[in-house]
Amino acid sequence: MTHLEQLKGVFEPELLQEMEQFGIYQSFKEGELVMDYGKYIRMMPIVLKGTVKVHRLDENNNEILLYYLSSSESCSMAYSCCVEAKKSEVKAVAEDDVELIGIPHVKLDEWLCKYPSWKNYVMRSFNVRFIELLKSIESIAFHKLDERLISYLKEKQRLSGSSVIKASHNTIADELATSRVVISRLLKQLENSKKIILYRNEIKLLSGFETPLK
Amino acid sequence: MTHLEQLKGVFEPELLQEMEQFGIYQSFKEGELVMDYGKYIRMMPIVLKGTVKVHRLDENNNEILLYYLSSSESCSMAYSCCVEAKKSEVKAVAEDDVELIGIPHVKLDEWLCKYPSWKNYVMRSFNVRFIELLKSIESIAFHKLDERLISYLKEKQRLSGSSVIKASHNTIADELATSRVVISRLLKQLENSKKIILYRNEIKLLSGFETPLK
DNA sequence: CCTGCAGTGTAACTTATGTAACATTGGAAG
DNA sequence: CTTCCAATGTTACATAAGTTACACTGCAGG
Repeated sequence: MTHLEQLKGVFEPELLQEMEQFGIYQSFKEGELVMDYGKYIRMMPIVLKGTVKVHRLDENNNEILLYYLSSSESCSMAYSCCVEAKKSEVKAVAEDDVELIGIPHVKLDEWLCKYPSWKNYVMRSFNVRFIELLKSIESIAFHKLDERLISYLKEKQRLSGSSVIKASHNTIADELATSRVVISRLLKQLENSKKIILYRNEIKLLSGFETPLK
Repeated sequence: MTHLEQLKGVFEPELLQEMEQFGIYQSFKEGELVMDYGKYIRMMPIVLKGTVKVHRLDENNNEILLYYLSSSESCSMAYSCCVEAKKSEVKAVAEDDVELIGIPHVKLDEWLCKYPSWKNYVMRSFNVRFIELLKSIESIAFHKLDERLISYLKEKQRLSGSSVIKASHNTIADELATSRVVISRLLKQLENSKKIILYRNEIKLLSGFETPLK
């Protein structure tokens, strides 16, 4: 039960034991592909360590960031997919070194009736994912790029726990579905107004950029 | 079992009977509010007749269309919400005269284990909703307004089964989260290129606008 | 028949964002 | 130390979309 430490508070001991027994451990190095667009989904992942970045591609291979999965979170989209053995509608990449446990779809259903904590976990996951997607839609539809960029940086800060964001302008542009020049421009504006300092592959968030208490 | 005709193929007879027994029938006239933003969700609706329009509001009360629910579809977001008695993140309005049956949340869980057809239905709903939301994100993020407008009109055509769309420019603008002037401009362009004819509160789609086979 | 108003047409302008092109720089690889 | 390339800075321009303002037109209600 070494790997499942952080799930102890979430699930009852018998369920944890079954997870240990039937779950499939996987680790990914930073940048590795966790799930590719169009691949069949056979299990539902629960992230144990690290952060997974989930995005959506369009027909021209543009991609846009949907959300991040961090410790003890799971992608419930995978659940609803693998019940019907669907192909993935999204792409998932390891943001840093990631460990996860995959629950085979046979167990998904079995546990649903057997363990209330599992059912609650799954439903809560669904809910969280829906809300993330809604927030994403809201952000794209109602907010200008500069606001979206700021939210993006704050989210990175929250996830990494550091005020120094490691990312190239190009990466950021991809994740916000725009072009590099635009991001460079906006970042430079933020730097001019003393909100950030730009380095190569790094962005330092200054005070006035603290994460709101939320 | 008069109202549940269209669900006959979907669920087993015993489940239908329970639905008849425990479900709560509701009807709404065109334009009536089915679910408001911020209200508590106590049951999961299954649409029996008509179409329900689901949108999201932002802090300034701008709204954007998310998707439509038509016959025998249900809003699985409601499901994941009412398990935890959450407040609604969306607003739902009857697009025309609507009948629906609300399943109380106690039964939701009970049936999940009892009836495989129910579990499958619920999971498929989750999946369909996710994909709708993803399509929505894709549309907003990657497509220009003119393309989005065309998709919007086609979707209206598909749902109503008629090539005459009844809607004011203002309504369309709201649903696409833009302004009336912009929509009038784009519609006029479409009219000039012989794709549509504009009337007051009506838009007639001409040939060349036929719904693609999918 | 008037009146008012929602719905629509349209022009003129601002702004955000996309795009192309090119210069500069810092660091990794040899 | 060179060489090379990804990353960044910057300008100039094109275009989509938002904004304001105002005119016009049917239709509903008195």
